[in-house]
Amino acid sequence: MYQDQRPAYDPDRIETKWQKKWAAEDTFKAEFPSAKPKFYGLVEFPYPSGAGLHVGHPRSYTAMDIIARKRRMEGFNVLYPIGYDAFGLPAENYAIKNHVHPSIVTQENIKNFRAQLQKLGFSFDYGREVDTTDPNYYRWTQWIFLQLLKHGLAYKAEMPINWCMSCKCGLANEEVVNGVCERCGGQVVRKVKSQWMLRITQYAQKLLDGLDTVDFIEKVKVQQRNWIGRSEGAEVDFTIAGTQDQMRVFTTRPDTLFGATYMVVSPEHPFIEKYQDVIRNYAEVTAYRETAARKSDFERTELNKEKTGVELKGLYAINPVNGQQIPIWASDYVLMSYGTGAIMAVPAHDTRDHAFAKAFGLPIVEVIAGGDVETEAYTDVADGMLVNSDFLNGLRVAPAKAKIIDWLEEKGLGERKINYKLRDWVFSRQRYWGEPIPVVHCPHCGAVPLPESELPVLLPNVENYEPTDNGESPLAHISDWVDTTCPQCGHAAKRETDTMPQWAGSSWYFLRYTDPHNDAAFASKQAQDYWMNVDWYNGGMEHTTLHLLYSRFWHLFLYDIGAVTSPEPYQKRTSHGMILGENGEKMSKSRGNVINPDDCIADIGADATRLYEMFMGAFDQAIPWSTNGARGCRRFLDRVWRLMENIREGKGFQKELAPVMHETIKKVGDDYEAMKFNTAIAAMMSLVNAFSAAGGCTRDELKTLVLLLAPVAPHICEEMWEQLGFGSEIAYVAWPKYDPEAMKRSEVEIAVQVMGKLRGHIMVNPEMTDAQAQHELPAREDLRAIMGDKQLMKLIYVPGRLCNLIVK
RNA sequence: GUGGGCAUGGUGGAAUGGCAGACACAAAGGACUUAAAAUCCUUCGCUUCGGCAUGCGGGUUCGAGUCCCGCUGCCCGCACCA
Repeated sequence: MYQDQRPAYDPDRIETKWQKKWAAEDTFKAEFPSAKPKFYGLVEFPYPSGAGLHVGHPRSYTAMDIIARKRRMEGFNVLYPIGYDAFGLPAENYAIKNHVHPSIVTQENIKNFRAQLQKLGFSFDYGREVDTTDPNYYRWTQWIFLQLLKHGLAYKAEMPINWCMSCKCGLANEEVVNGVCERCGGQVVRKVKSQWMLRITQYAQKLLDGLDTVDFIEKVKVQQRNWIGRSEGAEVDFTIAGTQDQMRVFTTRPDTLFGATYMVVSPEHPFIEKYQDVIRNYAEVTAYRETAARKSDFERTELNKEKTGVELKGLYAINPVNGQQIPIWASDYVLMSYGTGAIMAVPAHDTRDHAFAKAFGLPIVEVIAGGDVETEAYTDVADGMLVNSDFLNGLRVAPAKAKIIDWLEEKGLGERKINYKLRDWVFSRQRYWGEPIPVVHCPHCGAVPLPESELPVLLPNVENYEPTDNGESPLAHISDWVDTTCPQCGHAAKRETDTMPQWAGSSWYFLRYTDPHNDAAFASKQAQDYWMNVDWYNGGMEHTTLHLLYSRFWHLFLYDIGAVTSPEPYQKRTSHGMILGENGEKMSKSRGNVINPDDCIADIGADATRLYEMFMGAFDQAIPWSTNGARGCRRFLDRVWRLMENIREGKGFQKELAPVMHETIKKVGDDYEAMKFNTAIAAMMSLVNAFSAAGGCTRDELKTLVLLLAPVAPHICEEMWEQLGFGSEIAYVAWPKYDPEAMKRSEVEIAVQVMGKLRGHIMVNPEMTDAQAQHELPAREDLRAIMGDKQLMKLIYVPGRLCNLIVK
C-alpha cells in the first residue's frame, strides 16, 4: 500500500481541459461512411431563448448522452446531434421592442446556448449543427411544403381559426390549451380567415397504425391515440319532412336508431339558413345563433353547463327506420367541426341527449332494456338487449349495430363510417420570423407554387416587425418583396405573406442531421440509408400531440412520395419528467424558483450537475430540485477522486469484492439501458462504500468504476483515466463485461420465516437446490433453534432469499 | 365525465410476489481543529419491546408495497367528439 498526495478534485480545471480537447480533436464526430454499426440518439433541439439553458434541458440531454457514450464504448458509430429550433415569437417580440433584426438576436442566443451546452460536456457532434433559420436549412422546409402542395395535402381555406388576441396570430388546435394561447396565455377567439392548412387528417389512420410498429412508451401512444380519436359508427340520412332533402348525421350507436326522438344541429348548420322560410321562429333562432357565435369554443364546451337550445319550429325530420316525424333543435353542444354538424338524439341512451330532453320536455323512448331511462340515460353497451326496435328486438348491442348498418346500406339510407377527432393542421402564421411560404398569388392563375429552383424564398429585411391588427403579416408592407411576377403566366402577382409555424422546421430536422451540408437534397439517400431511423428519441411529454405527431405525419408523407425509405422516423421514444423548483412548484421567473444551470456548474461542477440530475429521482417523474442533494452528488465525486490516493496492491479484483464488482457492472449497464439512472448511480455509490469498508480498492477495481461512471461524469473519469495511466482517452475504451460465474458467493445469509413472519437468519450455500434444502435444512441446529419445539409441516425455500417454515 | 398514472420515514426515493425503507438529503451526537469549514465515525419509521407499519376497507397466497375487488386523495392528458 502506498500513499499518494494529489491535488484535490478541481472540476473547473478538469472540465475546461477535456472540453477543449474534445473540441480540438473532434472526438465525437459521427463518421460517414463507416463500416461500424450505427446508433442514432436524438434529443429535442432547444429554442435558443434569451434566458439561456434551463435545468430541464440537461436532464434529457445528459440521459441521452449517457446512452450515446455507452454505445461508443460498445463499438457503435454514434450520431448524437444538436441544433437550434430558432424561428419563433420571443425573438420577434424582442425585435419589435428593440428594433434589432431577429436573426441578430437569434445568432447571439445560439452562441450562448452552444457555450452552455459545451460547458456541460455533452458529446454532441457540433459539426452537424442545424439552425432552422438558416436559408440553407429552411430551403428544404420550403421544399417539403411544395411537395405537400403538389400532392394536395396543403390547401388554402376560409375558416374560423383560433386567433390569439395578444400574439395577433392564428394558432393550431394543438396550440390552444384550456381556451388560451399555449405560448402567452392570451385570450383565443374565433376568427374567419383564409389559412394554409395541411391535411393531417388524411394520415389519421396511418398515424394510428404506425404506433403499433414502434417502441414508444405507452403513455405517448395512448395520448396520440386519444388525440387522433378514432370512432366507428355510421352516417345516417334523415329526410326533411315535405322535401327530398336529407340531413346526414354521424352516430356510433346506430343500434339505437329507433330511440331517436328528435335531432339537434349545430347553430352554424347550413340548413338553418336554407330553411329560414320554413322555420316559423327564425328570429329567435337567429338570436340564439348570435349568442352562440359570441362565445369562444372554450365557453361553449365548458363542463357542467346547463344545456341551451332552440327548436326550429316548422322543420321536421323523418326517422328512416320507422317513418316517424321528429322535431329539429339547434344547440351549441353540437359542434360543426365534428361529424356532420348534426346529430340524432337518443335521450334514453345518451347522457347529453337525456339532459337536453329533460330540459326541454322531449320524449324519451327506451330501446335498450336494462335501465330506468326516465331517471337517467342507460349507456351500458355490454349487457343491453334491444326492445321497441322492430327487427332488432332481442338482439344484443353489438349484433344489432352490425345488422342495422347492413340494413341501412342495403336501403341506401346510410353507411358505415369512421370518424376522427383529429383536425387539419392550421399551418399559416401572420408573423415575420418564420419560413416564408413559397407561393405566389396571381389574379389569373390563383395560388401558384414557386418552382423548386427559386428556393429558398428568403425573408426580406423589414423595418417594422409589428403584426397588424387586421391580421396581416408584417411582410405585407414590404411592397418590393410582395410584388413579383407569376411563375406560370408572367403577370404581376403577389407573394404569400404568411409564414410557417414553428413546428415546420422541427418536423424534419432529424433527417437533416444525417447529411447537414448537402446542397442538392435535404439529405442524400446514402446518408439516410446508413443513419435512419432514429434509434432512440427522448423528449418532453408536452410535444406528444404537437411536434411528435407533426413530424410523424411529415415523415409518413415523405415515405409515400419516396423521399425517405421508412414510414416511421423514430424507433423508440422515451420521456423525461419535469424538474420543479425547490418548493415543489413548476419553475418560473414569476415564482422566483428558477435554477440556472450555470450557477449550479459554478457551484459543484458540470459532472456533479449531470450526476445530480440523473440521481435526483426516477427519470420519467417530476422531481423538485434540491441544492443540498446536488451538493451530495459533488461529495460523491470527491470521494471517487480520493480513491486514487489509496490504491491497494494486487491485480484484478479483491476476492471478497469480486461478486459485488461483477454485480455492479451488470446493474449499471442494465439500469442505463432502462433509463433507471438513479439506481445505477446508487449502485456505484454502494460500490464506493464497499471500497471504504474493504480499506481501499485495487487499480483494476478503480479502473472498472471509472469506466462505469464515465458516461455520467465524463470529465472526471477522463482525468482519472489519464492520471492512473490507462491511456489518453476513455470515450472509446470498451465497456466492461461481467462474469456471471464471478457473481456467485459460496455462502449467503437467508431469512428464516415461521408462518410467514421473520424469525431469524441462517447461512446457506446459494447453489442449494430445493430438494437439498428440503432434506438438509430441517436437520440444522440453527434452524431448529429458530423453530422451537413446533412440528414442521412444510418448508418453502426460495434460493438465496429465504425459507418459510409452516409449523403446527 | 373519460383515458392514463401515482400514493412508502422529516425530504428525494429503493424493492423479478420473498428480510420494506437500498442510495442520498436533512437532523442529532462524537473524533480531528484554538475555532469554523472539509473529512471521518455513530444514530436516524413508530413502539408500552409483545409487536405495529407502504392512503383506506376487503380478498387471493406459505408469504402482498407489489396481484384481484371496492373506496379516498393527488397529478397528467382529453373533454358536450354524437
